[in-house]
Amino acid sequence: MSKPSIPQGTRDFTPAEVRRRQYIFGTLRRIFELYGFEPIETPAMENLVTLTGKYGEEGDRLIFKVLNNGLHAQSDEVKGKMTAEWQKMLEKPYSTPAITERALRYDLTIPFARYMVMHQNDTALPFRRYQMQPVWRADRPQKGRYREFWQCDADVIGSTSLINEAELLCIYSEAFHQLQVPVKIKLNSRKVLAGLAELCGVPDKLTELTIALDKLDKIGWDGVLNELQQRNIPVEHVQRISDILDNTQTGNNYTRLNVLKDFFVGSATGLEGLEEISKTLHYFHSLTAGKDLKPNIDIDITLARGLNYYTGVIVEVVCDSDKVKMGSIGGGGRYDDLTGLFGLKGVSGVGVSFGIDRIYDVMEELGVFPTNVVQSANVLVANFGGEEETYALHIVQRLREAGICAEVYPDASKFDKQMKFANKKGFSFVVLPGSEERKEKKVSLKNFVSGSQSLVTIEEAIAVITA
RNA sequence: GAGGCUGUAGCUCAGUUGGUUAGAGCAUCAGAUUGUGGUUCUGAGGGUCGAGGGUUCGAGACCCUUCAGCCUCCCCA
Repeated sequence: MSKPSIPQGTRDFTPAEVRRRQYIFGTLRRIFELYGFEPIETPAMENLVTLTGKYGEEGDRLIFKVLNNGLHAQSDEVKGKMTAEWQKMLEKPYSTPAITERALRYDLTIPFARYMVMHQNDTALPFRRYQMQPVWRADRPQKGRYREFWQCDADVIGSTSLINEAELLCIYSEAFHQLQVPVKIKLNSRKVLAGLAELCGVPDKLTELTIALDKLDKIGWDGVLNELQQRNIPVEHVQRISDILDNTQTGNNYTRLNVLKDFFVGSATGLEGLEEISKTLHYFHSLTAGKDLKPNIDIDITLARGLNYYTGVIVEVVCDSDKVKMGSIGGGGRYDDLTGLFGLKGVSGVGVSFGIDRIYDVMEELGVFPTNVVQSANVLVANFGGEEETYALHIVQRLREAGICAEVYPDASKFDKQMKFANKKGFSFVVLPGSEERKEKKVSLKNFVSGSQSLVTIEEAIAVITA
């Protein structure tokens, strides 16, 4: 028999892993709720047309498509058409509802936009929603990259106020503070990037410029210039960016903003972007005044963000620790007209996403999971068979009524086997309801950490266990 | 889509310029120990050496093909 396996880039989770993941989910959920966000869920599958064209060319390629059912049951006439369509799919990137009508969710933002359009009449705006569900991408898996992974998104839709941006920054700060992950939150605006493109005389090359610029810390300035040349962007104007960067490496966010404003006098769009960043920071500091958060927020005009529906402030979170090498663990931004893609115009939204699988990996490497999150049943009731078995069932029920996590060993196996099981599973206590104990209506309670044992009533046992 | 590395027991891995019956640790099961776990000791089970082909008297090892996994680039959470 061949060994079983799971698809590339997917994972099983053991009980200990699920508990640690739930610790992250729980932390985020509490914060989202505290900030007034409400949960929604959407299907794992969307209609393919809902997703295509929303994530750029590369994104389209990475959408997991679902093959239609019943392809064999079509009439000959339909089959002839499908064969032609299939031939096209073999030749170039192409998809058709005749063969793949549905696809797995690629992120949580586009499905949310679709949700908003469909539920616009029964949703009060501004609407704050959070969503924690898996997404799928047909990417090549590698470190920190999976084909199935979970996102936790919080979005505010139906308000253009920058208070929303500031609150989302608060949520980031609060969440990573509670999870004990040191982070740097990079802040930028699509309008600043557009301004840069204007100043460099290539307003139509915004995407190419930003993608190259985004790699600055990886490939250096020379690498960026190289990249730009390959994309047919005249390098001489771009030198301007280098000057700006040189003058904004130091100082706090406010002094840097002032320097940037001087550089951007020629670009109304750029100045608008800087003003947004400035106001966002202002609101953020009002919201966090006196709080014990140490958010490391950094204006970074090289931050690009891949998703091309962003229009305003954009943000990205990276782990700020020498111990951990990991890409971004969260990101987000404002999208002025996302629902417009589905026919609902004039509704602006802003959102952030937590990449919880990467956050998990980072927390594992940092060793910041609380030890008590890995907790299973607390008490094992041994099984001596016969009359004692009935007594054991009575005992385990009494323990559960007292709110104690307890399980009874289901077979009257050899005693040492039951003890080894208890040891391996890490119970705190083992209750021994043997014949001697039953006669006295008592149990032997063994503390499995210390090894000590005493003969007590059930009430006494409950008191000791819950102490 | 491009490149690199690795596939040997359930897991982590040894395996000499190609040489007789492929090993270890961990894990599992049994016993030492039938109402007392962790430690220890003894024993057992477990392998088409990823798959297919080739070279050779002889291949786990060398060559080709293929599949899978990991990593890097691209891109992203």
